[in-house]
Amino acid sequence: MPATIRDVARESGVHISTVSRTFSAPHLVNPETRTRVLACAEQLGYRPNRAARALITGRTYNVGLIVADIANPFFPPLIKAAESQARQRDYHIFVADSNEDAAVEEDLVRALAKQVDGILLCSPRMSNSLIELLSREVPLVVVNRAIAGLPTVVMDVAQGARLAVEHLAGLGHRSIGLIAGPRGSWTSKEIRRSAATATRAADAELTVIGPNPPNESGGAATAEQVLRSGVTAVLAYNDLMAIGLIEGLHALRVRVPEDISVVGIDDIALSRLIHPKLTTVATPAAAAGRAAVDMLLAHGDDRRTTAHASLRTELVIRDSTGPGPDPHSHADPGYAAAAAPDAVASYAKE
Amino acid sequence: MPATIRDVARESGVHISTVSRTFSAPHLVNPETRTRVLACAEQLGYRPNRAARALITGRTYNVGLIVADIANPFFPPLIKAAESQARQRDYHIFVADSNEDAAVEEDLVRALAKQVDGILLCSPRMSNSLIELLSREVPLVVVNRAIAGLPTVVMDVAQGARLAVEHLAGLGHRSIGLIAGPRGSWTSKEIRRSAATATRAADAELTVIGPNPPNESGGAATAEQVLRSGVTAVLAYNDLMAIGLIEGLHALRVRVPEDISVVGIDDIALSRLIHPKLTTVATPAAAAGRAAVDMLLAHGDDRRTTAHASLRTELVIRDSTGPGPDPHSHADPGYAAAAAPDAVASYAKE
DNA sequence: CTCCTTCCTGCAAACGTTTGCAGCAGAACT
DNA sequence: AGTTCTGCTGCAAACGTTTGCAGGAAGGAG
Repeated sequence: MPATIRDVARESGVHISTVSRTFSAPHLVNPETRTRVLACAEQLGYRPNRAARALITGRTYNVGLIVADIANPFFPPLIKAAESQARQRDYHIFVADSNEDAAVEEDLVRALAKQVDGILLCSPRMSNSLIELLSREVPLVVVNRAIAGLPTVVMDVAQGARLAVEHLAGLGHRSIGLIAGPRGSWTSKEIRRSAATATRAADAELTVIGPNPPNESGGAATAEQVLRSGVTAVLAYNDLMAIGLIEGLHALRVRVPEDISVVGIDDIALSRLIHPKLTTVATPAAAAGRAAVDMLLAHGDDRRTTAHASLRTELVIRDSTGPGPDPHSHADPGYAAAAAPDAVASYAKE
Repeated sequence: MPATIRDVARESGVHISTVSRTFSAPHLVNPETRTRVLACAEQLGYRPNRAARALITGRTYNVGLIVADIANPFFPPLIKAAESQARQRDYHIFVADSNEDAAVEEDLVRALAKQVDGILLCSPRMSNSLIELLSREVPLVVVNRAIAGLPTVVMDVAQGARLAVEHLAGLGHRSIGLIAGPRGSWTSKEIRRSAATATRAADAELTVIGPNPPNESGGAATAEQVLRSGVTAVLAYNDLMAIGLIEGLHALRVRVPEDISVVGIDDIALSRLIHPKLTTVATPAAAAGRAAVDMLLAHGDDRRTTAHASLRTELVIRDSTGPGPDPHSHADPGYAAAAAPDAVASYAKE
């Protein structure tokens, strides 16, 4: 029923190969012929059959995008940006959701492998070795994890975590809690590592709680533990958990930031809307989505190009952090002044 | 490089057609042969090339999903559910975002048409006639709009709006505002229609404000207008706008719900997290996603099956609605009692 | 006038499947 | 013993493109 290349060829009186070239290699066909063919194609509503094209060229013009959880507000901006970037280049994006499950993730890669030109693996929960194995079956770009041999896009979350800890230490906090993320998460490890060094450097103590599911209830579930641990400030793996924690603390009659300060990571839209407005490390999700698509589509032919992008993160200071408990406070007045809503301390790497 | 059907055939000593049948029509091949072929396939890591299959069968095992805005928290649960439902049947989902733009939407449908077995059109901004036109090129299931000749999934938002208005009227509000959604939205019209009747029935007055962009800033932008209009309660097109409005009112030193009551629609996760917790009409987004996929994949062969699903909505009463301003209040004590957090009034259609 | 280029177009083989048709063996029936 | 039937398998044509190769026309150089 739909017009094929043969219909166009017949209509415009040329061979199908000429029609084909009109679309895939226009410079090889006489301008006159070209316009005639294009006119016929337009009139017949012809669109090249991508399956047929994929069959012979091996390029599908499709990209897979696997995320841990679509419903996690961190991902939609990333997906949106990736989709838009891909569409500009006439690519389409398969979106799939692993439900935070490494096994599902692996299945998804395998299922998608044959019908895409590459896969964007966002916040993977798999092991590095498995990712490397899979990358031999299909081009992979990994987002939110650093792996040596593969193209990767990461947020410089270590720097963000350091800024957050310094901010808290500057406010006089000496006992800081870290709500860890899910087990397989590179980002979680990275935050932990960086927070540990930063805490030590600030002469403070770090208590790690977790791993936890990276959502609101995962955060809420740690409230009691946080309280018992005696920390006066907390850095959470992401905003959702930070918000859950605030809710949980609230239910225990603990005030934020008066009794405990809370910092999140991601700066999802939500963090500006809750009360108190969340102090958080902003991660450029949309930029990451674009960068990942660019990276995947860049090395057109040359395999094994391993680019690495590290995206700047910023500390956005809002209302969920306040002075520490120390009677003769160490709080740096400069910091306290900077704690006005939406003040920004930023850092750029490379 | 990847194993083809020929490799499997050679390895297992049968003809390629037998291998093909092992996968697409197992009952036609001898159990013994079948297991042998499957073993070889497994060992070689063979996966049928979907492009080749699509080329000859015409079925791609792909589905398109077009939403107005991925970043709108209403959609992710819908996308997630649809993706999961589709994957169970070995389908993959292309996700695309129209940016609330009817023209982009049309382009997307056309671009996707040839490489999917059908498209889920969620909250379309196009005209009905254009949708009907496009449905002749590719099977369409429309979500959040009622169109006679096409399979559709709608939320019974009219009922939800009625419940919301009745709730407000019961609290003594006599002048109610409606923050309308975007221009092309069927849902917005539906809400308006239903709210108008319900308001009239309750002897109250309805002031419509809009159309507006269906996001937080769209809601915030109406704050002054709401204030000037003198209404004491507002029903917003969706939660995002309701939340934006609350923010906007807050900035104008207007308290919610003491001065003005606000009701949203959708019950996104966020609405439980802001302060005051939002009274809202819950719409079953995930169920809609599943239903739409089922509907698309159901009529395997028979074209022109036009199923219609109308999904139940519920009024979730939380903290953003309170008694109206009337000195000798008409507030029904029964209603006031029902206004405890998370009390639910529900309604089922068919 | 011949030869060599350059530019364009046609030819036909591929890409990896599916599927109608035909063939063959063995079983079952007459 | 002959016939029909059933269950399985092979054969080959198709699906709609792309692309290396060859050939023809036109034009310039010798």
